[in-house]
Amino acid sequence: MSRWDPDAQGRLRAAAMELFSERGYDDVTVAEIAERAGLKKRSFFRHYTDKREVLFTGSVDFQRAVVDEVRRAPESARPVEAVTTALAIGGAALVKWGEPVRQRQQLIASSLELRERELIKMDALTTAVADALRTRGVDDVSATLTARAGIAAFTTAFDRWAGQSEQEDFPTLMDDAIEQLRVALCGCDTDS
Amino acid sequence: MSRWDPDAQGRLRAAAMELFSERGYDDVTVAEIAERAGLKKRSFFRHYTDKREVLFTGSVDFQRAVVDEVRRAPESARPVEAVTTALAIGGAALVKWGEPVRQRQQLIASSLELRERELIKMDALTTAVADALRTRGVDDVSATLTARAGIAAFTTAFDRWAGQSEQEDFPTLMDDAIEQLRVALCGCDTDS
DNA sequence: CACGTGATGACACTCAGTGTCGCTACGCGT
DNA sequence: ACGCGTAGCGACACTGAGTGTCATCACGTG
Repeated sequence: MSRWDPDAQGRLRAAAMELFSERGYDDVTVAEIAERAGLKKRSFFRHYTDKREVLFTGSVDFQRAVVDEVRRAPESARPVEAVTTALAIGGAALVKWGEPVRQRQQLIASSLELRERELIKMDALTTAVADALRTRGVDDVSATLTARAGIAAFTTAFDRWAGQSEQEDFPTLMDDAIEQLRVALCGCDTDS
Repeated sequence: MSRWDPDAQGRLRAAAMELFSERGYDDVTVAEIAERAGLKKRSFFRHYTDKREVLFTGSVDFQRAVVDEVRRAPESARPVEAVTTALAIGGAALVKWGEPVRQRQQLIASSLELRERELIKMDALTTAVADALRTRGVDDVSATLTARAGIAAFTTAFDRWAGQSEQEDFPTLMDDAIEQLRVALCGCDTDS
């Protein structure tokens, strides 16, 4: 196609995953990642704003998909239902990638720096979901709290999925989490 | 007392708050903070592991206080009540410091780096609270979810407090948040 | 008075991240 | 076929965070 090998971003991402898995996140330099991808350190930063970001390429699409799903929810749906199903759908799509996603999650768990980045991505997602709820007419505080509750259930479900080898259905894990959250908060599992 | 001026940590913290407020977090170097505190850059890192940490000195004590309060809760208390009151008490103590805490919160909100650090501190608090619940015999997933719900309410209440000038009672804000969370999740405000 | 100790300074170093300039195939128009 | 703009990259120099190591020097203790 062009005079350079194609898909520099993808090569950098693959090289980073390999090296991080081999020697751990902290013991790998950006120069090494770039070299394995056939590039120089300076070019790494032309494709990714920093060293952590190479592991979070999909986060923008994921957030957009979830937010779209919240908007797509029928007007009759209660806010918490809209958020829950949106996250269940998004999570199910994520989980389809299988083992690589588990590896990535394990890698993130091994590094404080990466966990910080993961947390701020989830925070951005929370804010975006809350905004989508406000668009649906939900009041400010309620939107924030519903989004936070949904993300809490999502994270719990996702951690459970990543932590076990058996392929369990993600929406089921998500429903379990929401139900347990209802029981813990209200002492009842009454739904609409 | 000693041959050096006392309370180097406190001087560094004060210097950092001053400089960050004057010019913003990103435009201040560690060397400048150290210099204003009458020290050198190398000594800054003997008191704080990194540049962000200088703004999070109290987080260890805060976490310990909240966890202690969860343990102190009567056996009759439901997990969510134990967590809620523990966070309400801890938050009320925080809020007593008044304007400096608001300034610090505003500073954190202005920097992605600082927000990342704040989020991982809250995550550590969440984990610690969940562990305290497990000690009380709460099962694994339920402990995690209850802790996450409590922290969600706490953060919402704290943000509301920090965002307005009128001194509103923190436990009241916390109760409001929990109630709205119950309504959003269960569609009812039924309590035990 | 000698001796250990603890907080600091001095120095050199690694690595993440940025600014800037120059290079060179590629596409495009004439 | 020729000139031209441009996108992607290398080279180079630089700042700033964070670390390892050694020297220093007042203090307390015996």
